[in-house]
Formats: sequence, structure tokens, C-alpha cells
Amino acid sequence: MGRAPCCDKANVKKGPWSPEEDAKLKSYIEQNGTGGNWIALPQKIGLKRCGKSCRLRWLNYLRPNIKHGSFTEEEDNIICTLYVSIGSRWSIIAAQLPGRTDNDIKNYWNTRLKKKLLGNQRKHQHPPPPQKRSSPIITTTQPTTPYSSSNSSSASDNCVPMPPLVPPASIHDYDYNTLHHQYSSHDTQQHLYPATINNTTSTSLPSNNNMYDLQQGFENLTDDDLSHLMACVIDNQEQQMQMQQQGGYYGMGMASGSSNTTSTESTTTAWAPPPLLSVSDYELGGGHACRQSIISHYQHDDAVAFHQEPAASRFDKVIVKPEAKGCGKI
DNA sequence: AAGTGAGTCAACCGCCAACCC
DNA sequence: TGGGTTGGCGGTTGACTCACT
Repeated sequence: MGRAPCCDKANVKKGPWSPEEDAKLKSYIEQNGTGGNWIALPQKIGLKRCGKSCRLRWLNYLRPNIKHGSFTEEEDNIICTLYVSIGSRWSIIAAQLPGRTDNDIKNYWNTRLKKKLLGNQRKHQHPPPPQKRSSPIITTTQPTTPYSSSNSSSASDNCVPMPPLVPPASIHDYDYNTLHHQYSSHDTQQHLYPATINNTTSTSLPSNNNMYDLQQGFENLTDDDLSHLMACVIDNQEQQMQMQQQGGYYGMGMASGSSNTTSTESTTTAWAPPPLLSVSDYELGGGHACRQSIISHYQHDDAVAFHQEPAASRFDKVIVKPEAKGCGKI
């Protein structure tokens, strides 16, 4: 026996909402509220709709102050920034864009923004030499700014473009508390991810102040930087999908050493393809090797440059939640 | 004009966590 | 404390539109 359906599917209308249905739902909620029970609501107002459907219709279309229509450049930037930061957490992203719904943003991302950024990715597939590239980098000199882009030239000798550790689709696996601290003890490192993702829960942001928290560290990114970073994110996701479709499974990808590899160890052993598992599937004890793997995968030339870097890794502090959502799906 | 493929987006599905009794 | 119910979420689907051939 499966789970009980939320409504009597046989007597429930599906498909597009009629203006009459909209009017019924809207006027009832405006006068009476939802009554705290969406499941019971359609019966109360004589709608042959599933309660969930009513909720969705209200939230995505009928409620006041919903913004429809094209997204602004500023909204684009916020979406991209937050996507890089927290992944496909559309409800959280939507909370930072007044009037936009998670569904809208999700659709917009999937149909337009992603392609737009993929278009930019092609521009980056034949990039100029790394030291001249204006892309997200890691330096060993700036302790507090997650990214250095426009001001990166002075550190270019040690710079490596740094794709995300995991695709954002899996970023919900992070322990946010740990993420919050993951770089803070490495004063000699520059960081990729924002240092301040403060929420321990994903479903709510107490206030809009969090927008700044979530975006902190990305504020200095140029559009070019962001495009490149997003391209890496998307590229990583798509490659993982392809590998999964092919039945590939590379586990941690720890071809050498172990999760206990210390930050001062160096390895030049060839790596397996980027790990299909998200960070949550293991603890990145040493981190150096993992970073090398990812860099090797994305930017071979830059990986060479990376070998010259001090071994201490920004991944050193990433602790994972093995039970987190998304584990074991591969 | 008809066929076709791509793009868009509203709506649905199923999972999961929170809540309630 | 445990089981059932509900709300919320992200992923996916499918109807519709439009451009192109």
C-alpha cells in the first residue's frame, strides 16, 4: 500500500485554472484567509481542486504583489549569486526577490538564465592564459574576501580558478554551521564560497538581512566572474548527470591518500573523475587532494599552477552530514 | 498552409519535515 | 512517543505558443 493521497483524485479537477475558479479562491482567501488548512479549503468554497493545487495557485499566481514579466538585470544577478551560494534552493532565492515566486525563478533559471550562462561558458572554453584571465581565483594573500576578481592581478602567479566543490544541486548537503566556519581559520587562504551562510535551516530566512549574508563574498564579482563561475557549476552538474546516466560511480574519487590526508600532504596521483557524491557523503579531512582533483578536472593548466600553492586547503574544514538529503541517490 | 521543433511556464508529482493528536 | 496528516519544497511534465522550414 502506498501513501494515502492528499485528496480524492477521481473527483479532483486538474489542469489550468479557469477565471471563475481563480475568483472563487481569491475572494475566499482575501476574506477568510486559508484557515490554516489547505486540504479542507477547496471543499469549503466548492472547488473541485486538490488543496495543494489551491495553495500553489494562490502562492504562485493569485496572491497580492506577485510580479510577472521579465526579470531585471539586478534580479538576474541576485539569482546567479544565490544559486552559486546555496544551489537550487528556489524558495530561499525567491525570498530575496519580492514579488517573485520560487516557481517563477526556477522556470526562469531552467529556461533562460542557465542557457544565458552556458552561452558565456563557451566564451570561456578557450580562455586566455590563466594569469590574464578575469575569473574567480584563489590567492594566498587575502584573508577575508571570499573572492578576488577585479583586484586579483597582483596574486596571479598563485591564482587558480576555483570551480565549486560540489554542484549546487548538492549544496544542501552541507552543514551550514560548518560552512560558516569552513574558511575562517585559514587566514592565509582566499575563499571561494561566502564565509557567512548563517542559516542552519533551509526553509526559512528570518529576514531580508540574510540576503546580504548569503551574498557576502560575491559582491565584488564582475559579471564575467559570475558567468565563469556559473559555467563551472553548470558544467559540473551536467557532467555528473552524464556520468550517472552512464552508470558511472567513482565514489569519493580518492585515488590516493584518504580522507585523513593532512593539509600539508601533497599528491600528484591522477584523480578519478570528479566525485559523483556530494560533499555530504564523506568528510574531506585533508582537502588538498580533493581540490586538486576538481581543479584538474576543470582546468588542467590551472591545476599545474595549483601544485605550486601551499597545501593548506579551503576544504579542510568541510564536515559533512552523511544522513543529509541527497545522499545515496546515485 | 501544414508540419516540426524549441522555448516557455503553469501545474502536478512525490518526497520529506513539521505538526498534531 | 509514535503514527497520521499537512505544508512546503524541488524536480518534472505537458500544454501551449511561436519561429522556422
